[in-house]
Amino acid sequence: MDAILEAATYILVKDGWEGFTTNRIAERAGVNIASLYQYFPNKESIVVELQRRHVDQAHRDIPGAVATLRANRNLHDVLSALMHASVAEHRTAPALHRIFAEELPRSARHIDPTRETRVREQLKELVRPFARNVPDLDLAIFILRAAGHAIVHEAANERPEWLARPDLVEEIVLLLERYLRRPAPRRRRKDHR
Amino acid sequence: MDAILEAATYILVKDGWEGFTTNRIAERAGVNIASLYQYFPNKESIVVELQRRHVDQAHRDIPGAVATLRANRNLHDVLSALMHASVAEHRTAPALHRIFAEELPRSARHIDPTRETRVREQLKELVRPFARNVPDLDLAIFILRAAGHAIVHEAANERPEWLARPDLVEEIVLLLERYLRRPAPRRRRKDHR
Amino acid sequence: MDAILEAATYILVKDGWEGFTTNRIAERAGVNIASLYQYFPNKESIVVELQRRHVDQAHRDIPGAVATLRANRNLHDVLSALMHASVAEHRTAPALHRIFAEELPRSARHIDPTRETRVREQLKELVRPFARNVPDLDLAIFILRAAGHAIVHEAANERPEWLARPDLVEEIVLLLERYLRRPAPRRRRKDHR
Amino acid sequence: MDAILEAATYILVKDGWEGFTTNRIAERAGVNIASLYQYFPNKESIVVELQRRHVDQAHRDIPGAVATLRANRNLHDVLSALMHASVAEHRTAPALHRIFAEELPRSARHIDPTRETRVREQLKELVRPFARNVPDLDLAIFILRAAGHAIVHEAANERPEWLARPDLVEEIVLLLERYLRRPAPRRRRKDHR
DNA sequence: TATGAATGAGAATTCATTCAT
DNA sequence: TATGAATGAATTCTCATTCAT
Repeated sequence: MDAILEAATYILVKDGWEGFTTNRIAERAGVNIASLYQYFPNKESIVVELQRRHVDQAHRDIPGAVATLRANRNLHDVLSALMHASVAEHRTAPALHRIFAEELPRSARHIDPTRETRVREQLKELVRPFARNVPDLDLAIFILRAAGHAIVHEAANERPEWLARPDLVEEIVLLLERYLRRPAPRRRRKDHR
Repeated sequence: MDAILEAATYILVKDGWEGFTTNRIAERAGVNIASLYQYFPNKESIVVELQRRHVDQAHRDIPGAVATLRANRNLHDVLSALMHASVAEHRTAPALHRIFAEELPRSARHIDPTRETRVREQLKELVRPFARNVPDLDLAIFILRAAGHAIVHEAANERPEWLARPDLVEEIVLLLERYLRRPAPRRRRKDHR
Repeated sequence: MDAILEAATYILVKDGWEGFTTNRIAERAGVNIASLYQYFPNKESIVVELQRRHVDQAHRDIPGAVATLRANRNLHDVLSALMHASVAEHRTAPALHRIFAEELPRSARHIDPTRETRVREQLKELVRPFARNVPDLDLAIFILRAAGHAIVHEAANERPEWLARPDLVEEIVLLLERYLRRPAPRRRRKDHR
Repeated sequence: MDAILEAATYILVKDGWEGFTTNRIAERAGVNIASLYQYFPNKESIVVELQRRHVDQAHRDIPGAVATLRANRNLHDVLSALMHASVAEHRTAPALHRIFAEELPRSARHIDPTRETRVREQLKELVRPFARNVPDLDLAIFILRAAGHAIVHEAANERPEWLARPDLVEEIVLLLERYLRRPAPRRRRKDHR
């Protein structure tokens, strides 16, 4: 069973979704195709299990992070912790991560769809106390989340080596912090200050 | 030929890449499969043509925007114009856009890969004069681009109706503007300077 | 029409029977596929006509040769003339000749099947007066014909440059002449003579 | 697997290369087309295996023959042994033999191409001691081989019953023997010397 | 006479899945 | 539990040929 999942991972990373066939997985795993179907009812279930395990591992240290965050009274540290966790997540198994995020057809993605919503809620509560002059907090959280995630994700795909730069997180945090802590829009003389 | 492309679009949007087979396209278009192959040498060429047309249309008003930008001496307006163009692009044919951006396997994407680099260069030149206290402009542009694009893209996918909100662009611009125009870094105690 | 046959020849020589499709012939000839079918009822008829013309041309100088032969009272000259004619035939359009002789599936060969018999008959009459101690003239003619043809044919395919060697024909003639003019098998002391 | 090869043989002999399709082979063999592809990676491999088996069987008794030949100091017996082997080879599976020799397009032939050269070399060494007044031994061997082979081959195709005649081989041997053991060339008048 | 457009039939090959043992 | 063998249904693509204009 582990052999099968290992083989499946190998094939998925090497040949992408197109090359991901049950026969090849079985062959690579060194088991008969029929055995594969004794452990997994169908092809989909394999990829589901793969994703479940990947997410499990990638999010391993999130609970701890969240706990610390709740106690924290400092926006900079909150954002910094979040982005560090995101970077860590993307460094876990970058190739696999990319596959799950970009290569799989919609129909094969089985990452808990409510998770996104829950994350957003948590984020909102975490950040709310620090938001200053933010007219629509939901919109801001959406922006925060999209930007924060995309920057790390794109870096992981296009400039993997940047994930090791300490200033990457610093810059993202700066971006988000100044966004949440904006000055009051007194007059319309633009960015005056 | 237009019938074929139309059918291809329909299938791609409705069933995704997995359902995108030449037989179904021909069937939907009401032509014989052999006729399809008289107009397109293979399946790939259909998707290539689809992407070509989509990009042509989505980028229709970019040249004008760029022209205006070059004349502009105001960061807020530059960013605002860019983000408006991006929103417009995502409103062109959102379903198709999502397919091309997320659903197609790498092997089926035929959008000019040098484009990204060129865009980034242009962006850098556009923005350079306004950057203040930015230690690494390349990193900043990368962040700018990733964030700006992802926010609009995710909004298009998850909250399509938000694309019509005027404050969406305003918020993004605020995010980016404050990022580029940051205050001088305070002296750190340690460094003391 | 000539354009079609020319194109057909080109394709046949370049890509063999496998590549010989009506669509490609029409394309190469620069005419519409429907036009092709106005001159030829089907694919077979094209290849038939090609063979007819090829044979016509390759055998052009045979009648003359035969005439001379009939008057000739000399085996060496008879055989020599025949083999020279054969070599000439194989030099006419060697590539095409090979196609017709080896590449075409049986079903596509349309060279007069009675010809072989007629040739053999003629040969028999030509050679009969000179045969010495030949127990079965029919068998001998069969052997003569098969050997004579095969040597030239194989040379044309494997050692085309040999067709120009004057000693090629000389050797073949020697082979055949000594075969037809054999000593009486008096005792079994072999080739004694 | 044997069922498949048997069916393949049947189709090849009955319908020639044109009718040789994987679908028909599978149908005739009474197996699903996918099963066929479990045993053979592609169509070519079937025909390759067929040829391999045919050659294996047809050449079964050659090694023995060669051994005897090496010990032999007698041209008549050498040639006789060779031609008997050739006749035996052509009687193995005449229909299949003809297909492989004449019907298959060049692209589908997979008989060791160096074999011909090796055979010619062996032949040369075998025959050299007996050649008398042969000016160019390579040419003579070429002629020997082409003639010997063609006569048997043509007989197999056109007069299969002749393969059983004992005088067929006798005649061929006579042809070749007298060719190799020729009298010294008479002085030509011209050259006079 | 020429052609643009169409098509029925079929080719090779693949894949997820099943079943008897 | 493991496996050898099988298969229905597709998939991409090709070809000879036709027909309305």
